[in-house]
Amino acid sequence: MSGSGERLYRASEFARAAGVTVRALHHYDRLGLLKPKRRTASGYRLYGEGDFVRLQQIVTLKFIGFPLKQIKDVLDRDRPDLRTALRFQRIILAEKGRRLAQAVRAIEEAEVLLAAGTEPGREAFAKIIEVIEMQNDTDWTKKYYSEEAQARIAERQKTIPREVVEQGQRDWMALIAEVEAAAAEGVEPESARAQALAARWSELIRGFTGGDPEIQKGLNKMYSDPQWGAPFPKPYSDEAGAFIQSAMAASKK
Amino acid sequence: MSGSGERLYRASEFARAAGVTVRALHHYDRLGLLKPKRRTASGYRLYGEGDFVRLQQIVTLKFIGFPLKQIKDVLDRDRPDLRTALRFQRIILAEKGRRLAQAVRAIEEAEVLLAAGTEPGREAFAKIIEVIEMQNDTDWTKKYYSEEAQARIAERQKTIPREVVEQGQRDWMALIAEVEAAAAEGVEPESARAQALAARWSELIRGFTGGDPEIQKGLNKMYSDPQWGAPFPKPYSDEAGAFIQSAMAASKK
DNA sequence: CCTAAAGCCTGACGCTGCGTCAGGGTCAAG
DNA sequence: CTTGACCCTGACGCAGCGTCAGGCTTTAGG
Repeated sequence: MSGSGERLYRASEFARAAGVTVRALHHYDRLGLLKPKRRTASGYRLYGEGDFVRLQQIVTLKFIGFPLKQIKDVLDRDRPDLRTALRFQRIILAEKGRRLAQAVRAIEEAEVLLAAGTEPGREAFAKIIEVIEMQNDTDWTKKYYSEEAQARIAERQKTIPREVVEQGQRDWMALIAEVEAAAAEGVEPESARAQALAARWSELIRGFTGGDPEIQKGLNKMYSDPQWGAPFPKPYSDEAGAFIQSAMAASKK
Repeated sequence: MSGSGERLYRASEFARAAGVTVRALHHYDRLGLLKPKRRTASGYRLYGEGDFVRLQQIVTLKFIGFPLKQIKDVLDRDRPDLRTALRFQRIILAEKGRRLAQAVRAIEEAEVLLAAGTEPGREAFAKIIEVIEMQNDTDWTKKYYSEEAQARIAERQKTIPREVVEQGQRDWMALIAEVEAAAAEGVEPESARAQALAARWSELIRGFTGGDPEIQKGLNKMYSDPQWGAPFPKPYSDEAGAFIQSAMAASKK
């Protein structure tokens, strides 16, 4: 008997089988994202079946748009956090998609204009661009916040140290996860558990607004606007949103 | 009288007004994409109204996804080529959008699976990814080409020197532009002009397939499949496609 | 007029995910 | 023993700026 049993693949075989390049394998290796099972005495990389599975996962997550660093995290550390990560990613992609669609529409607009005026004169060109520019103008914040409040928000963002922001995001992620769970389980909005969640929720919001009432007002406007979702993507499901809203409403009564 | 008249802006003013950063201005300056109208004796950049217009154009084209290099070209050299460039860009963006939508659907699939099995066990995780993988599997070429033909195509692509490929693309762009024009003008497919275009068209196709009949067959299958557009984005409008098809049909009679 | 705070300048490195040489071992076949 | 065909490790390149660093200039205030 040979003792080992499992078949090993060399770099190029392995790469072809998985649909990536050898260079990519090197790259993943150096990043510690995917290290070959063995190496020959002369340094040749030898990959096994397990490596293949992992590479598939990497490719898949990459397809979904995860950066390699995060793929490494998800695969190595907090696999259970996959759920949150997925939702997060989906929302980001959806947002990208919206902008992309906008760009396409803008181009179409421009094409129509160009088709109308047969030749794109130097001035016509400028006008076309202006038109695109108008529709592009993403002035959504203006819809919700007064100029002042906007300035304050921007300023506030600058004064917050980066680490705090990141910690805050992690807090949000954690809380959202719990809220999602509660919503899914059908917890009563009046229950103590829901009330606790609502309290933490508004606590975090206060943390974000810094207690500025103007900003609070803007946020509330956004929340009550049925057009929700346009300004910035919400990192939680509709169900969770509805749940936390009714919970907070219940707390006011 | 002061003599000059036009108001000049300093870097930060100008940047804020246009919604870009000062660093971006530096960048554009070094690329020769946008040079300030004047400089003070001490080297400060001073931008004028004209610069503002140009910057708007740059920002707009960037929004549409043009790389800076191409923006420079379009703005400096072949503005009339804007039409072609726009269509090209729209198609690329649309393709991106499709892939993005695919990714989002994949994520949703995965989320459903995760919701079903409450906890993402280490094996469940793998399965989820597999599912995503399956739907991702973009095996469109297999739909149209036999294995052999695929191999030949791949091989052929390797044997073609880069410059030839680029020249070929330029040929295509030029021809497509003419076809678009002819289609828009309502040129008769039987006319000499249409026939000339059809001849050049099939000439280019032969150049691509290298005369390999198997590949030709695959192409034809693709052309006749109503699902057109899935394999790779076509860089011309439906009208142009219809036009060239009827022209080629007319030539066979 | 003097000074401190703001602004501006020019490098130059960093980030993402590899592509693409360059220079040099290794391995199986003839 | 000699080819090729593969493999390895650097190291630079690309796109579009972000982000210091180090050092002038301009400006508002006293």
